[in-house]
Amino acid sequence: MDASIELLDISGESGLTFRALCERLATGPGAIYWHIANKSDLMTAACDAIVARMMGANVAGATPKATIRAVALGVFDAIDAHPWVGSTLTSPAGWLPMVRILEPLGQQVRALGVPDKEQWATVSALLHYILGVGGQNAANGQLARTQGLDRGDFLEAVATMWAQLDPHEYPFTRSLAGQVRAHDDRMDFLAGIDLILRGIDSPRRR
Amino acid sequence: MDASIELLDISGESGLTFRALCERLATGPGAIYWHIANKSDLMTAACDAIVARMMGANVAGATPKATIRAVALGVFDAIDAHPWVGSTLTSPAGWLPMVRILEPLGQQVRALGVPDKEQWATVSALLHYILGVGGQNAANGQLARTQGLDRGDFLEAVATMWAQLDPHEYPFTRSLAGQVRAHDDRMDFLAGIDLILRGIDSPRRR
DNA sequence: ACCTGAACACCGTTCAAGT
DNA sequence: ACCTGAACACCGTTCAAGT
Repeated sequence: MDASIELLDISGESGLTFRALCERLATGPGAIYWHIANKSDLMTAACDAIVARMMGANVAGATPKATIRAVALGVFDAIDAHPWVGSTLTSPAGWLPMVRILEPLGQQVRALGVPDKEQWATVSALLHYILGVGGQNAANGQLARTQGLDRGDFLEAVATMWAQLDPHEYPFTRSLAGQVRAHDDRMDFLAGIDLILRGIDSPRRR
Repeated sequence: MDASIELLDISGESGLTFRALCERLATGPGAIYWHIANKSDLMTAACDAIVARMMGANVAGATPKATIRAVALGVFDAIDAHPWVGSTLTSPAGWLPMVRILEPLGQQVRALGVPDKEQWATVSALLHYILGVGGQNAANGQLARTQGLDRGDFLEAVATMWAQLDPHEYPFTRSLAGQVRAHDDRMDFLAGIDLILRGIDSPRRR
Protein backbone atom coordinates (compact mmCIF):
# COMPACT_ATOMS: atom_id res chain seq x y z
CA MET A 1 0.00 0.00 0.00
CA ASP A 2 2.77 2.44 0.96
CA ALA A 3 4.68 1.60 -2.20
CA SER A 4 1.55 2.19 -4.32
CA ILE A 5 0.90 5.57 -2.71
CA GLU A 6 4.52 6.56 -3.25
CA LEU A 7 4.36 5.67 -6.94
CA LEU A 8 1.05 7.53 -7.33
CA ASP A 9 2.43 10.62 -5.61
CA ILE A 10 5.54 10.64 -7.78
CA SER A 11 3.88 10.38 -11.16
CA GLY A 12 0.12 10.04 -10.89
CA GLU A 13 -2.17 7.27 -11.98
CA SER A 14 0.00 6.32 -14.94
CA GLY A 15 2.94 5.98 -12.57
CA LEU A 16 1.34 3.12 -10.68
CA THR A 17 2.22 0.13 -12.81
CA PHE A 18 2.37 -3.53 -11.90
CA ARG A 19 5.86 -3.61 -13.33
CA ALA A 20 7.00 -0.60 -11.30
CA LEU A 21 5.33 -2.00 -8.21
CA CYS A 22 7.01 -5.38 -8.75
CA GLU A 23 10.41 -3.76 -9.00
CA ARG A 24 9.75 -1.72 -5.84
CA LEU A 25 8.62 -4.78 -3.92
CA ALA A 26 11.18 -7.11 -5.52
CA THR A 27 8.52 -9.58 -6.56
CA GLY A 28 6.39 -10.73 -9.51
CA PRO A 29 2.89 -9.76 -10.63
CA GLY A 30 1.48 -13.07 -9.39
CA ALA A 31 2.38 -12.18 -5.81
CA ILE A 32 0.48 -8.90 -6.05
CA TYR A 33 -2.54 -10.52 -7.66
CA TRP A 34 -2.69 -12.96 -4.78
CA HIS A 35 -3.57 -10.05 -2.50
CA ILE A 36 -5.69 -7.79 -4.73
CA ALA A 37 -8.22 -8.45 -7.50
CA ASN A 38 -7.15 -5.81 -10.04
CA LYS A 39 -5.72 -2.33 -10.50
CA SER A 40 -9.00 -0.62 -9.75
CA ASP A 41 -9.14 -2.25 -6.32
CA LEU A 42 -5.54 -1.27 -5.71
CA MET A 43 -6.31 2.39 -6.51
CA THR A 44 -9.41 2.38 -4.32
CA ALA A 45 -7.48 0.89 -1.42
CA ALA A 46 -4.73 3.49 -1.78
CA CYS A 47 -7.33 6.25 -1.94
CA ASP A 48 -9.13 4.90 1.09
CA ALA A 49 -5.89 4.82 3.05
CA ILE A 50 -5.31 8.53 2.38
CA VAL A 51 -8.90 9.52 3.18
CA ALA A 52 -9.03 7.44 6.36
CA ARG A 53 -5.75 8.93 7.54
CA MET A 54 -7.05 12.44 6.89
CA MET A 55 -10.44 12.01 8.53
CA GLY A 56 -8.77 10.53 11.60
CA ALA A 57 -7.17 13.90 12.28
CA ASN A 58 -10.54 15.60 12.75
CA VAL A 59 -11.35 17.07 16.12
CA ALA A 60 -14.72 17.27 17.84
CA GLY A 61 -16.20 20.11 19.89
CA ALA A 62 -16.38 22.82 17.23
CA THR A 63 -19.60 24.31 15.86
CA PRO A 64 -21.26 22.48 12.96
CA LYS A 65 -20.22 25.11 10.44
CA ALA A 66 -16.65 25.22 11.68
CA THR A 67 -16.49 21.44 11.45
CA ILE A 68 -17.82 21.50 7.89
CA ARG A 69 -15.18 24.06 6.94
CA ALA A 70 -12.49 21.96 8.61
CA VAL A 71 -13.55 18.79 6.77
CA ALA A 72 -13.70 20.71 3.50
CA LEU A 73 -10.22 22.15 3.94
CA GLY A 74 -8.91 18.75 5.00
CA VAL A 75 -10.16 17.16 1.79
CA PHE A 76 -8.93 20.10 -0.28
CA ASP A 77 -5.42 19.82 1.15
CA ALA A 78 -5.34 16.03 0.88
CA ILE A 79 -6.25 16.18 -2.80
CA ASP A 80 -3.70 18.93 -3.30
CA ALA A 81 -1.00 16.74 -1.75
CA HIS A 82 -2.16 13.59 -3.59
CA PRO A 83 -3.75 14.76 -6.86
CA TRP A 84 -4.70 11.24 -7.96
CA VAL A 85 -7.07 11.01 -4.98
CA GLY A 86 -9.43 13.43 -6.71
CA SER A 87 -10.23 11.26 -9.70
CA THR A 88 -10.12 8.03 -7.71
CA LEU A 89 -12.67 9.35 -5.22
CA THR A 90 -15.18 10.12 -7.95
CA SER A 91 -14.62 6.84 -9.79
CA PRO A 92 -17.60 4.49 -9.50
CA ALA A 93 -15.64 1.81 -7.65
CA GLY A 94 -14.64 4.10 -4.80
CA TRP A 95 -17.84 4.48 -2.83
CA LEU A 96 -16.33 3.58 0.56
CA PRO A 97 -13.74 6.39 0.71
CA MET A 98 -16.49 8.77 -0.38
CA VAL A 99 -18.78 7.70 2.45
CA ARG A 100 -15.99 8.57 4.90
CA ILE A 101 -16.35 12.20 3.81
CA LEU A 102 -20.12 12.16 3.36
CA GLU A 103 -20.67 10.96 6.92
CA PRO A 104 -19.17 13.85 8.92
CA LEU A 105 -20.71 16.38 6.52
CA GLY A 106 -24.09 14.73 6.99
CA GLN A 107 -23.78 14.72 10.76
CA GLN A 108 -23.13 18.46 10.79
CA VAL A 109 -25.89 19.17 8.27
CA ARG A 110 -28.24 17.34 10.56
CA ALA A 111 -26.92 19.30 13.55
CA LEU A 112 -27.76 22.48 11.67
CA GLY A 113 -31.41 21.44 11.72
CA VAL A 114 -31.88 20.71 8.02
CA PRO A 115 -35.11 18.66 7.66
CA ASP A 116 -34.75 14.97 6.74
CA LYS A 117 -36.12 15.40 3.23
CA GLU A 118 -33.53 18.00 2.32
CA GLN A 119 -30.47 16.44 3.90
CA TRP A 120 -29.45 14.47 0.84
CA ALA A 121 -29.52 17.44 -1.53
CA THR A 122 -27.61 19.48 1.04
CA VAL A 123 -24.75 17.04 1.67
CA SER A 124 -24.72 16.36 -2.02
CA ALA A 125 -24.09 20.01 -2.77
CA LEU A 126 -21.34 20.24 -0.17
CA LEU A 127 -19.67 16.98 -1.17
CA HIS A 128 -19.62 17.58 -4.90
CA TYR A 129 -18.48 21.16 -4.50
CA ILE A 130 -15.60 20.02 -2.29
CA LEU A 131 -14.54 17.16 -4.56
CA GLY A 132 -15.03 19.25 -7.69
CA VAL A 133 -12.99 22.25 -6.67
CA GLY A 134 -10.40 20.07 -4.96
CA GLY A 135 -9.99 17.95 -8.06
CA GLN A 136 -9.80 20.95 -10.35
CA ASN A 137 -7.22 22.64 -8.18
CA ALA A 138 -5.09 19.51 -8.04
CA ALA A 139 -5.38 18.98 -11.79
CA ASN A 140 -4.26 22.56 -12.38
CA GLY A 141 -1.30 22.11 -10.07
CA GLN A 142 -0.27 18.92 -11.82
CA LEU A 143 -0.67 20.46 -15.26
CA ALA A 144 1.49 23.39 -14.20
CA ARG A 145 4.14 21.05 -12.82
CA THR A 146 4.12 18.99 -16.03
CA GLN A 147 4.83 22.09 -18.06
CA GLY A 148 7.44 23.31 -15.63
CA LEU A 149 5.50 26.40 -14.61
CA ASP A 150 5.14 27.83 -11.13
CA ARG A 151 1.75 28.96 -9.88
CA GLY A 152 2.16 32.54 -11.07
CA ASP A 153 3.17 31.49 -14.57
CA PHE A 154 0.27 29.10 -14.75
CA LEU A 155 -2.33 31.65 -13.69
CA GLU A 156 -0.83 34.08 -16.15
CA ALA A 157 -1.21 31.49 -18.92
CA VAL A 158 -4.86 30.88 -18.01
CA ALA A 159 -5.57 34.60 -17.83
CA THR A 160 -4.00 35.09 -21.25
CA MET A 161 -6.03 32.27 -22.76
CA TRP A 162 -9.26 33.63 -21.37
CA ALA A 163 -8.45 37.16 -22.44
CA GLN A 164 -8.11 35.92 -26.01
CA LEU A 165 -11.63 34.49 -26.13
CA ASP A 166 -14.17 36.12 -28.42
CA PRO A 167 -15.54 39.15 -26.51
CA HIS A 168 -19.01 38.76 -27.99
CA GLU A 169 -19.38 35.07 -27.15
CA TYR A 170 -17.47 34.91 -23.87
CA PRO A 171 -17.90 38.25 -22.06
CA PHE A 172 -18.10 36.72 -18.59
CA THR A 173 -15.09 34.41 -18.85
CA ARG A 174 -13.07 37.28 -20.34
CA SER A 175 -13.97 39.53 -17.43
CA LEU A 176 -12.74 36.83 -15.08
CA ALA A 177 -9.30 36.83 -16.67
CA GLY A 178 -8.17 39.80 -14.65
CA GLN A 179 -9.32 38.42 -11.32
CA VAL A 180 -7.76 35.03 -11.83
CA ARG A 181 -4.23 36.42 -11.66
CA ALA A 182 -4.54 37.58 -8.07
CA HIS A 183 -6.90 35.00 -6.65
CA ASP A 184 -6.27 32.76 -3.65
CA ASP A 185 -7.33 29.13 -4.22
CA ARG A 186 -8.09 28.28 -0.61
CA MET A 187 -9.92 31.55 0.12
CA ASP A 188 -12.10 31.19 -2.96
CA PHE A 189 -12.76 27.60 -2.04
CA LEU A 190 -13.95 28.64 1.41
CA ALA A 191 -16.08 31.42 -0.07
CA GLY A 192 -17.95 28.74 -2.02
CA ILE A 193 -18.47 26.70 1.15
CA ASP A 194 -19.86 29.77 2.89
CA LEU A 195 -22.20 30.40 -0.04
CA ILE A 196 -23.68 26.92 0.36
CA LEU A 197 -23.88 27.37 4.13
CA ARG A 198 -25.85 30.59 3.57
CA GLY A 199 -28.22 28.61 1.37
CA ILE A 200 -28.72 26.18 4.23
CA ASP A 201 -29.59 29.03 6.61
CA SER A 202 -31.99 30.73 4.31
CA PRO A 203 -35.68 29.71 4.44
CA ARG A 204 -37.18 27.56 1.68
CA ARG A 205 -40.00 29.04 -0.30
CA ARG A 206 -42.52 26.32 -1.04
CA MET B 1 -15.51 12.63 -34.62
CA ASP B 2 -18.87 10.91 -35.04
CA ALA B 3 -17.20 7.51 -35.04
CA SER B 4 -15.31 8.38 -31.83
CA ILE B 5 -18.48 9.50 -30.07
CA GLU B 6 -20.24 6.33 -31.16
CA LEU B 7 -17.48 4.14 -29.76
CA LEU B 8 -17.43 6.12 -26.50
CA ASP B 9 -21.20 5.85 -26.12
CA ILE B 10 -21.16 2.11 -26.72
CA SER B 11 -18.47 1.15 -24.25
CA GLY B 12 -17.00 4.17 -22.51
CA GLU B 13 -13.47 5.52 -22.49
CA SER B 14 -11.91 2.08 -22.82
CA GLY B 15 -14.05 1.48 -25.89
CA LEU B 16 -12.37 4.26 -27.84
CA THR B 17 -9.28 2.59 -29.21
CA PHE B 18 -7.13 3.52 -32.15
CA ARG B 19 -7.55 -0.01 -33.42
CA ALA B 20 -11.35 0.09 -33.10
CA LEU B 21 -11.41 3.53 -34.68
CA CYS B 22 -9.21 2.35 -37.55
CA GLU B 23 -11.53 -0.55 -38.27
CA ARG B 24 -14.55 1.76 -38.17
CA LEU B 25 -12.93 4.23 -40.51
CA ALA B 26 -11.23 1.57 -42.66
CA THR B 27 -7.83 3.20 -42.27
CA GLY B 28 -4.56 2.99 -40.34
CA PRO B 29 -3.39 4.74 -37.17
CA GLY B 30 -1.10 7.00 -39.18
CA ALA B 31 -4.08 8.56 -40.92
CA ILE B 32 -5.69 9.44 -37.59
CA TYR B 33 -2.46 10.83 -36.15
CA TRP B 34 -2.19 13.12 -39.13
CA HIS B 35 -5.31 14.94 -37.89
CA ILE B 36 -4.97 14.77 -34.10
CA ALA B 37 -2.03 14.90 -31.72
CA ASN B 38 -2.97 12.11 -29.29
CA LYS B 39 -5.82 10.30 -27.58
CA SER B 40 -6.30 13.03 -25.00
CA ASP B 41 -6.94 15.58 -27.75
CA LEU B 42 -9.34 13.18 -29.42
CA MET B 43 -11.34 12.79 -26.19
CA THR B 44 -11.41 16.53 -25.60
CA ALA B 45 -12.62 17.18 -29.13
CA ALA B 46 -15.37 14.56 -28.78
CA CYS B 47 -16.39 16.07 -25.44
CA ASP B 48 -16.41 19.56 -26.89
CA ALA B 49 -18.64 18.42 -29.74
CA ILE B 50 -21.23 17.11 -27.28
CA VAL B 51 -21.10 20.19 -25.06
CA ALA B 52 -21.26 22.63 -27.97
CA ARG B 53 -24.25 20.77 -29.43
CA MET B 54 -26.02 20.92 -26.07
CA MET B 55 -25.36 24.57 -25.33
CA GLY B 56 -26.57 25.51 -28.79
CA ALA B 57 -30.07 24.39 -27.82
CA ASN B 58 -30.33 27.01 -25.08
CA VAL B 59 -32.97 29.67 -25.44
CA ALA B 60 -32.83 33.26 -24.27
CA GLY B 61 -35.54 35.34 -22.65
CA ALA B 62 -36.05 33.42 -19.43
CA THR B 63 -35.22 34.73 -15.95
CA PRO B 64 -31.63 34.28 -14.73
CA LYS B 65 -32.60 31.54 -12.29
CA ALA B 66 -34.68 29.66 -14.85
CA THR B 67 -31.77 29.85 -17.28
CA ILE B 68 -29.37 28.49 -14.67
CA ARG B 69 -31.73 25.60 -13.97
CA ALA B 70 -32.07 24.93 -17.72
CA VAL B 71 -28.30 24.90 -18.25
CA ALA B 72 -27.86 22.64 -15.24
CA LEU B 73 -30.47 20.16 -16.45
CA GLY B 74 -29.00 20.27 -19.95
CA VAL B 75 -25.56 19.30 -18.65
CA PHE B 76 -27.08 16.68 -16.35
CA ASP B 77 -28.94 15.03 -19.21
CA ALA B 78 -26.00 15.26 -21.60
CA ILE B 79 -23.72 13.50 -19.11
CA ASP B 80 -26.44 10.94 -18.48
CA ALA B 81 -26.65 10.20 -22.20
CA HIS B 82 -22.85 10.25 -22.66
CA PRO B 83 -21.33 9.16 -19.34
CA TRP B 84 -17.74 9.55 -20.56
CA VAL B 85 -18.35 13.30 -20.92
CA GLY B 86 -18.34 13.63 -17.12
CA SER B 87 -14.77 12.52 -16.56
CA THR B 88 -13.50 14.14 -19.76
CA LEU B 89 -14.93 17.52 -18.75
CA THR B 90 -13.06 17.51 -15.47
CA SER B 91 -9.79 16.28 -16.97
CA PRO B 92 -7.11 18.99 -17.00
CA ALA B 93 -6.86 19.08 -20.79
CA GLY B 94 -10.52 19.93 -21.30
CA TRP B 95 -10.72 23.55 -20.29
CA LEU B 96 -12.48 24.74 -23.46
CA PRO B 97 -15.61 22.58 -23.15
CA MET B 98 -15.76 23.63 -19.51
CA VAL B 99 -15.70 27.31 -20.41
CA ARG B 100 -18.72 26.72 -22.63
CA ILE B 101 -20.70 25.84 -19.49
CA LEU B 102 -19.05 28.37 -17.21
CA GLU B 103 -19.91 31.25 -19.52
CA PRO B 104 -23.74 31.09 -19.47
CA LEU B 105 -23.71 30.37 -15.73
CA GLY B 106 -21.50 33.40 -15.18
CA GLN B 107 -23.69 35.65 -17.29
CA GLN B 108 -26.73 34.73 -15.23
CA VAL B 109 -24.87 35.05 -11.94
CA ARG B 110 -23.90 38.53 -13.00
CA ALA B 111 -27.51 39.26 -13.99
CA LEU B 112 -28.53 38.28 -10.47
CA GLY B 113 -26.44 41.14 -9.17
CA VAL B 114 -23.66 39.18 -7.48
CA PRO B 115 -20.76 41.58 -6.84
CA ASP B 116 -17.62 41.16 -8.98
CA LYS B 117 -15.51 39.85 -6.13
CA GLU B 118 -17.90 37.00 -5.40
CA GLN B 119 -18.73 35.93 -8.92
CA TRP B 120 -15.93 33.40 -9.21
CA ALA B 121 -16.82 31.53 -6.01
CA THR B 122 -20.47 31.55 -7.06
CA VAL B 123 -20.05 30.11 -10.57
CA SER B 124 -17.50 27.76 -9.13
CA ALA B 125 -20.05 26.36 -6.69
CA LEU B 126 -22.67 25.98 -9.41
CA LEU B 127 -20.30 24.48 -11.97
CA HIS B 128 -18.71 21.94 -9.68
CA TYR B 129 -22.02 20.92 -8.17
CA ILE B 130 -23.45 20.35 -11.65
CA LEU B 131 -20.45 18.41 -12.94
CA GLY B 132 -20.09 16.48 -9.70
CA VAL B 133 -23.65 15.26 -9.39
CA GLY B 134 -23.94 14.72 -13.14
CA GLY B 135 -20.77 12.63 -13.15
CA GLN B 136 -21.80 10.63 -10.13
CA ASN B 137 -25.22 9.93 -11.57
CA ALA B 138 -23.74 8.81 -14.88
CA ALA B 139 -21.17 6.63 -13.12
CA ASN B 140 -23.92 4.97 -11.10
CA GLY B 141 -25.95 4.32 -14.21
CA GLN B 142 -22.98 2.81 -15.98
CA LEU B 143 -22.06 0.66 -12.99
CA ALA B 144 -25.64 -0.60 -12.83
CA ARG B 145 -25.62 -1.40 -16.53
CA THR B 146 -22.30 -3.23 -16.21
CA GLN B 147 -23.75 -5.46 -13.53
CA GLY B 148 -26.96 -5.95 -15.44
CA LEU B 149 -29.13 -4.21 -12.86
CA ASP B 150 -31.98 -1.84 -13.52
CA ARG B 151 -32.29 1.39 -11.54
CA GLY B 152 -34.45 -0.11 -8.82
CA ASP B 153 -32.11 -3.04 -8.25
CA PHE B 154 -29.15 -0.72 -8.13
CA LEU B 155 -30.68 1.63 -5.56
CA GLU B 156 -31.69 -1.40 -3.54
CA ALA B 157 -28.09 -2.63 -3.60
CA VAL B 158 -26.77 0.76 -2.45
CA ALA B 159 -29.40 0.96 0.30
CA THR B 160 -28.44 -2.50 1.51
CA MET B 161 -24.74 -1.65 1.54
CA TRP B 162 -25.34 1.52 3.50
CA ALA B 163 -27.69 -0.18 5.92
CA GLN B 164 -24.91 -2.63 6.76
CA LEU B 165 -22.47 0.07 7.84
CA ASP B 166 -21.47 0.27 11.49
CA PRO B 167 -24.28 2.20 13.26
CA HIS B 168 -21.89 3.87 15.67
CA GLU B 169 -19.46 5.10 13.05
CA TYR B 170 -21.88 5.86 10.19
CA PRO B 171 -25.21 6.98 11.71
CA PHE B 172 -25.94 9.57 9.04
CA THR B 173 -25.19 7.44 5.98
CA ARG B 174 -27.24 4.61 7.50
CA SER B 175 -30.20 6.92 7.99
CA LEU B 176 -29.94 7.87 4.32
CA ALA B 177 -30.33 4.25 3.24
CA GLY B 178 -34.11 4.38 3.55
CA GLN B 179 -34.46 7.59 1.56
CA VAL B 180 -32.22 6.48 -1.29
CA ARG B 181 -34.66 3.79 -2.41
CA ALA B 182 -37.41 6.23 -3.34
CA HIS B 183 -35.42 9.25 -4.45
CA ASP B 184 -35.62 10.98 -7.81
CA ASP B 185 -32.22 11.84 -9.31
CA ARG B 186 -33.31 14.88 -11.28
CA MET B 187 -35.48 16.32 -8.51
CA ASP B 188 -32.71 15.97 -5.94
CA PHE B 189 -30.29 17.49 -8.40
CA LEU B 190 -32.55 20.52 -8.84
CA ALA B 191 -33.02 20.80 -5.07
CA GLY B 192 -29.24 21.24 -4.78
CA ILE B 193 -29.28 23.94 -7.46
CA ASP B 194 -32.03 25.77 -5.56
CA LEU B 195 -30.01 25.50 -2.36
CA ILE B 196 -27.09 27.27 -4.02
CA LEU B 197 -29.44 29.84 -5.55
CA ARG B 198 -30.80 30.59 -2.07
CA GLY B 199 -27.23 31.12 -0.92
CA ILE B 200 -26.81 33.66 -3.70
CA ASP B 201 -29.91 35.54 -2.59
CA SER B 202 -29.03 35.63 1.04
CA PRO B 203 -26.99 38.59 2.36
CA ARG B 204 -23.31 38.13 3.18
CA ARG B 205 -22.30 38.76 6.76
CA ARG B 206 -18.92 40.47 6.80
C1' DA C 1 -0.93 -20.52 1.72
C1' DC C 2 1.75 -17.79 -0.91
C1' DC C 3 5.22 -16.69 -4.59
C1' DT C 4 7.68 -17.08 -9.45
C1' DG C 5 7.95 -15.53 -14.07
C1' DA C 6 6.94 -16.55 -18.73
C1' DA C 7 3.23 -15.73 -21.74
C1' DC C 8 -1.15 -13.58 -23.62
C1' DA C 9 -3.85 -10.15 -25.47
C1' DC C 10 -3.96 -6.02 -25.68
C1' DC C 11 -2.65 -0.68 -25.65
C1' DG C 12 -0.91 4.41 -27.71
C1' DT C 13 2.41 6.11 -30.73
C1' DT C 14 6.01 6.47 -34.39
C1' DC C 15 7.94 6.56 -38.90
C1' DA C 16 9.80 5.08 -43.26
C1' DA C 17 7.55 4.47 -47.28
C1' DG C 18 4.07 5.27 -50.42
C1' DT C 19 0.43 8.27 -53.39
C1' DA D 1 -0.84 17.11 -48.34
C1' DC D 2 -2.39 12.99 -46.72
C1' DC D 3 -2.44 7.85 -46.07
C1' DT D 4 -0.36 2.90 -45.22
C1' DG D 5 0.94 -0.55 -42.01
C1' DA D 6 4.66 -2.74 -39.75
C1' DA D 7 7.12 -2.03 -35.62
C1' DC D 8 8.19 -0.28 -30.82
C1' DA D 9 7.65 0.07 -26.13
C1' DC D 10 4.75 -0.48 -23.21
C1' DC D 11 0.26 -2.08 -20.49
C1' DG D 12 -3.02 -5.35 -17.05
C1' DT D 13 -3.83 -10.01 -16.24
C1' DT D 14 -3.39 -15.15 -16.16
C1' DC D 15 -1.65 -19.56 -14.87
C1' DA D 16 1.18 -23.61 -14.65
C1' DA D 17 4.72 -24.51 -11.78
C1' DG D 18 7.18 -24.10 -7.71
C1' DT D 19 8.00 -23.71 -2.23
